[in-house]
Amino acid sequence: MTIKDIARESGYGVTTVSRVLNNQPNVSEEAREKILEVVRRTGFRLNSNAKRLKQQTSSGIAVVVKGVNNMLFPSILQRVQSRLLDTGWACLINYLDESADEVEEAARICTETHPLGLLFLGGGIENFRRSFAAIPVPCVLMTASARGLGFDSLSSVSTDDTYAAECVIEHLLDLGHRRIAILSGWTGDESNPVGLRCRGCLNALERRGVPFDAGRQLVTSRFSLSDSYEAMGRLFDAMPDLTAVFAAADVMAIGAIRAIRDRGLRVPEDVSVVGFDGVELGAYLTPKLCTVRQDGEAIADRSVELLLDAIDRGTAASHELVPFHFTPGESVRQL
Amino acid sequence: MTIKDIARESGYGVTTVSRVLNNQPNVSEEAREKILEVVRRTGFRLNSNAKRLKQQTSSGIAVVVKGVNNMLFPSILQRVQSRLLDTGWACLINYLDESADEVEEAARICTETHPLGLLFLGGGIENFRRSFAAIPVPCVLMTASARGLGFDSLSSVSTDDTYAAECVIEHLLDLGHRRIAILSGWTGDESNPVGLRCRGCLNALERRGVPFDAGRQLVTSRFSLSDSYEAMGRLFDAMPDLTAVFAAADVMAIGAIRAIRDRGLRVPEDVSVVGFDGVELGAYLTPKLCTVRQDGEAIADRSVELLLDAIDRGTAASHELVPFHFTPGESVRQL
DNA sequence: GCGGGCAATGTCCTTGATGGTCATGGTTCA
DNA sequence: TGAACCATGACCATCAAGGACATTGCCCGC
Repeated sequence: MTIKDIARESGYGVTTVSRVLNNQPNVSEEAREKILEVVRRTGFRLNSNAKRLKQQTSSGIAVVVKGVNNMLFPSILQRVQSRLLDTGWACLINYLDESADEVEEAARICTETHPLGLLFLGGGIENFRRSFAAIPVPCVLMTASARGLGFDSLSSVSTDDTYAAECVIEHLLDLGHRRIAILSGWTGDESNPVGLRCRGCLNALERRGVPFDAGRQLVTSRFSLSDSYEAMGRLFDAMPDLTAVFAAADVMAIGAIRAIRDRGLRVPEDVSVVGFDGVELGAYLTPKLCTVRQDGEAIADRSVELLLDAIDRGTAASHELVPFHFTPGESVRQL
Repeated sequence: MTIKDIARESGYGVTTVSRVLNNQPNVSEEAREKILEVVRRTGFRLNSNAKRLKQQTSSGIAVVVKGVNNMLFPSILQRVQSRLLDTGWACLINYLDESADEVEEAARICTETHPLGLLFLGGGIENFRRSFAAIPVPCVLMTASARGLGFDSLSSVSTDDTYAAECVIEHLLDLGHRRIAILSGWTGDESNPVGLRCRGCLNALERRGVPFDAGRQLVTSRFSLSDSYEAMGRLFDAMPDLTAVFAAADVMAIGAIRAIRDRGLRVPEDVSVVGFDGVELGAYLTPKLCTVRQDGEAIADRSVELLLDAIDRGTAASHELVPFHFTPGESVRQL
């Protein structure tokens, strides 16, 4: 079933059929209707491969997601998808595990599909640098900043992680906490948002002159309930008298709260907990989670806009911050 | 940059380059290496549109996900993705909101990309019937049964929702509960897993001779925290003396628990709550959630296997159930 | 009545890769 | 020595669509 069959069936030439199917002018109403009737009757669709070959375009946008456990991601993905649907482009989502070596393979497949642009969600620049840098299309890093990293086709849209974390720590200090532990993702790379959050914490502590022993008070964990549960245990071992914990993600905060309770302690009476991300779930927990709400929708929207601008008009890469919202919650108390 | 450029650059003919890039025999090691060197140096990739046009193949598997809030989905998606990566096919995920009219548009785009097969996640048959039935490729419905619905290219892999719900209600009855409320998704369609869960509840109650007034004791809610919070409120209004709630999804159970607490009641002392899905999160909540654990990994694995079998070997559609696991938890108490 | 203008439509070529056919020159084996 | 085989390339058709350009026919004004 090709456009020729439709042409023969309707009694017109392929050009006219092509014009009708692409909503181009210079087709009589009569021809348009007759052709559309045949198309409807046969359920015909243009062959996308041929179409794209001829038009030298490609299959759409690819989204690379790293980390299944981040509870902020589903809503961001849905929003991205929704925005991209309006463009009529396909959206190739690659949903990879945080730890997976699948990135290479995903990059290979991604390359073969010739996407028009790439969106990265999860992790910092390392995804990009690792395998996708060779794909010469505009990219946007979501929820992480790529400022000053020297990739000129890479934009980013993120929360001001450093400043937000500073606010959190200031808040804890204002409430009288001094023995604060940090449950962070990996901190080595400050292009990683979690690294930045960690940086923000240290900044605030230093500014206020509160001593901090990274060896005891800082533990790294992956984005998972079980990992952060373990990590919280290690924090307790190293620092049994802590009064507050900053978790670099809500999912970590939830894991930490379970660990605190399993040691027979209460939140927030014995230990205060602050998360980061502001997932809807936090407000449904008991106690309601004190957290920093990232505006996932705004991040999704701006990322798609930046990407489309870069694709359509070759706009240069830029790095944007979207406002965050500190959400006080019952999981923190005054000392 | 086309295959011709590579041929010119490497000093061989187009045919040989094509053979090398497609791992075909009858190429000398010398030619292979020389050509691969040029390919690496230039970063050349075959034009996938031209290739697929010629070979009349398509772009991969499309996954249609309906419902962002189901906490079981991310891990299933990741697993599906991981399995499909092994095949080397792309995986086009369409992440749609539960309520969205985006389905039509997604179906249109999906049709244009000529997928080799379709996976559906979320909702029952209605997704499929609505827009995708016209796409003549093998399909698998995940986490919902399509048995006996008369679509012969549609397989399904799911939990025995009816039976699992019966077990839950039996459990509640055994503990002495009699005034049990049901917080369900929409119940009209018994091809919808949530409809089946509801059916199972009613079966068990009827079998044990416990009276049930659907008008008062059954409330429908969408898969969201806020909706189930509201719905739980309505249940209380209609039946203030309920002692147990069966929520048709963990996310609903969490919304319900918040509603219960906001009325000044305790879980499980005043109201017992059972969920469904068995998301990892449940075990980190306080109280730990009593639920039915669906084996998302098994569902993902079998679904992909069924789909690939159908694509590769034309295997007929089948409908499989994967074992579930009833997880007692602290959110239920003996009366 | 004739040429200009224009809308509707068709012809032919191009897109990048693949595969088949055939020819060539070289090597190996019986 | 001849047959079989291999590596290779030139050439062409093919895939399904789109675009440049040509053609047709009609209307209008002078």
